[in-house]
Amino acid sequence: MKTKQDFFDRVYKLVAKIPRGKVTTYGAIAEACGIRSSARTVGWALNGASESGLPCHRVVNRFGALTGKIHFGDFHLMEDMLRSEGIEFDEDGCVNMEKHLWIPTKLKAKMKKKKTSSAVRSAKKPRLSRQ
DNA sequence: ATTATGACCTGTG
DNA sequence: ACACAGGCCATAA
Repeated sequence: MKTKQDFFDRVYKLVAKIPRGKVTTYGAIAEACGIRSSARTVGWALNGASESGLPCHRVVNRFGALTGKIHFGDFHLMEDMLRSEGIEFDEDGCVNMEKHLWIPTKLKAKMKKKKTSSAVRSAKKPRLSRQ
């Protein structure tokens, strides 16, 4: 059956499959669940999952920024957890996506078709992390 | 039932 | 290359 709960469940399962020392993005999860446009809902799902023992700290936004750290109680908690797993941070405080970004296998096969101009969006990253 | 907000992303000017 | 606006789905008031 296709319900909201089903979507949440998929998100949880995907997040649970994120390898230690790796991170993924909301968009990747959303698209892996079949809807790339509802990346926001993924965040909502994680909001309820932050206390469910899921590695939600391994989920970051497209730029590697820890946008969800504010939901961890302490801002440095999420960062500490990631660092404990061997994840390196950029000078901007963002996760080193090139090294630690992990994409679900299903999505990998999908995105083989398209090639996004990540160069353009990468240029945007400094602007976001500019606080 | 409608409006507003959110741990976001993509596309166009 | 940067800035603005739209969209999409679920929850809260």
